[in-house]
Amino acid sequence: MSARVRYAPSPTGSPHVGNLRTAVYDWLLARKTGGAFVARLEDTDRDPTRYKPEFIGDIEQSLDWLGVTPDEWWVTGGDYGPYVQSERLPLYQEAGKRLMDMGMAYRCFCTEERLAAMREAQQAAGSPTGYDRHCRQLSREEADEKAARGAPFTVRLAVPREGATTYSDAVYGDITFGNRNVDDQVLLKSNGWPTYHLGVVVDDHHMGITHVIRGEDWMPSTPKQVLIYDALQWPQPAWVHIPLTLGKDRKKLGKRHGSTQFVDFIRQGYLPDAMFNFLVLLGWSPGDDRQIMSRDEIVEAFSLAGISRNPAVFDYDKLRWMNGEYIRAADPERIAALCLPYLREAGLMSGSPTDEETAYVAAVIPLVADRLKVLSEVADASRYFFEDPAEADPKGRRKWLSGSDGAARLERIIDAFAAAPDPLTPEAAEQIIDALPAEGESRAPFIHTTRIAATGATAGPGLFELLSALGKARVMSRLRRAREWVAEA
RNA sequence: GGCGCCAUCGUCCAGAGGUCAGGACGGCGGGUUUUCAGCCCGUAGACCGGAGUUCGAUUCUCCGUGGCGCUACCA
Repeated sequence: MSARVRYAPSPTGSPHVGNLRTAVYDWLLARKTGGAFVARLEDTDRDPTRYKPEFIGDIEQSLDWLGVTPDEWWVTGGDYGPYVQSERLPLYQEAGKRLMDMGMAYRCFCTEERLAAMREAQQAAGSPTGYDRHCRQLSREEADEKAARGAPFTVRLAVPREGATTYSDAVYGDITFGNRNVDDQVLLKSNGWPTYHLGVVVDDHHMGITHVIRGEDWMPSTPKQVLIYDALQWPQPAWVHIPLTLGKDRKKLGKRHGSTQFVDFIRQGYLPDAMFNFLVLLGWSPGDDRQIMSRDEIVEAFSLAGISRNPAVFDYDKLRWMNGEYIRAADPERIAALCLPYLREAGLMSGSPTDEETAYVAAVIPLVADRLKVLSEVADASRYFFEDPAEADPKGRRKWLSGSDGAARLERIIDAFAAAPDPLTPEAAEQIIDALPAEGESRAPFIHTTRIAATGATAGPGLFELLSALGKARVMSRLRRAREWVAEA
């Protein structure tokens, strides 16, 4: 059976990693079943403190970047459009009217003040909060009359006072809520716009959605929607609630958890496939021990049955590890291209590089790429290729550049490299170093001394490749300058 | 407070009525390399508690406890 699934973001902020994980599951189910992945913008909350249309771009970019571009959405359209709720208003009005006609909804004329006072009293009394159904008493005639006089109203769902509502969840099994605990939810706001509860049902129905995949935080509101589906005699979709993504403090992931906005991860230099792989495994497993999986393998193995019920802590360390794995497995040229913006941003490379600069960068990046966990680290990892180091690592300097030993070693290195061929190949560099130690002596001290003199660092790529990439001229000037480090040691 | 969900190493995930409870990240130790990263090897580390069912429960049931979520004219 081919599924139609949807991702329904609200432009109230930049989407975070937890949001995108649901998009990943949506996309997977669509691909797995040969169905369609649709995205719909739920923009019915126009409160200026929350409505932030500028984030729509982030939503689009995140989906595209992750490689889960919807088959139908507001960007490219589709057969079930429009894919923006603010352009579908009549549909909700119509549904609201039908619900009222059959007695499943009613107008509520309560003021915000009354509602606030009611809530306050309930909280003070320690009793359950929720609408007290004050306006449900009104006859249709009374309500019509009030409305005709221009009294503002909302439309609320008339939840049965007795009984229970049960729905079947693909992940959590049968879930039952006593109707007495279900609030008479507002369906249409006083401005005539729908709330989420009405909008989502109406659109999912009209868009032929077969599976509602969303965070577990939506479970308590599901009975309201089930009631609407049943009242309208629309077939329910399959309910698929997935466990929440948590921060280190085990609380629902949100703004307070540092970098959780998806676009932040894009900026930091994660690879789309690594992110996809990581997100999938956060709450789903193929049933065996595989960790690194290609998209095809994941689609092949994916099933709703593999979704966990446990909330998952977002583990940055594991993400970083996985990203490193993907970097090392990737085509070096692709990695190099992806690294360029970071070098530019760090001012290590000009916007319009010369051929010489381009070649240099192409030689340098492969040397450091394997050591990266995220691409943005490339700037720090390769800085000394572009700028003469201002100082040397203190420990390394003490160990390899101090005293008469260090000074003598450095001089011998300088003399040896002065005679080096230009261009300096890795092989030539190695021969030069190998010729330095006396019989029975290790070449290690010469290697370490050369490294810190040439780079100021004690760690980095293989020395011979490094020297070759640096080029003879840079190597010589740095080795000579390192005499200062000896003097100060 | 009410309602709902969840409960296996620090974290993510596997697991079966009887297993030495497994893998990955991270930690620790060692090996390899000129350093770092990587790679290899090893190691520590978990079934929330109490009843019940059963010959046998970490696994099934109930209760407790704990955690999380929801409780808006936000989604």
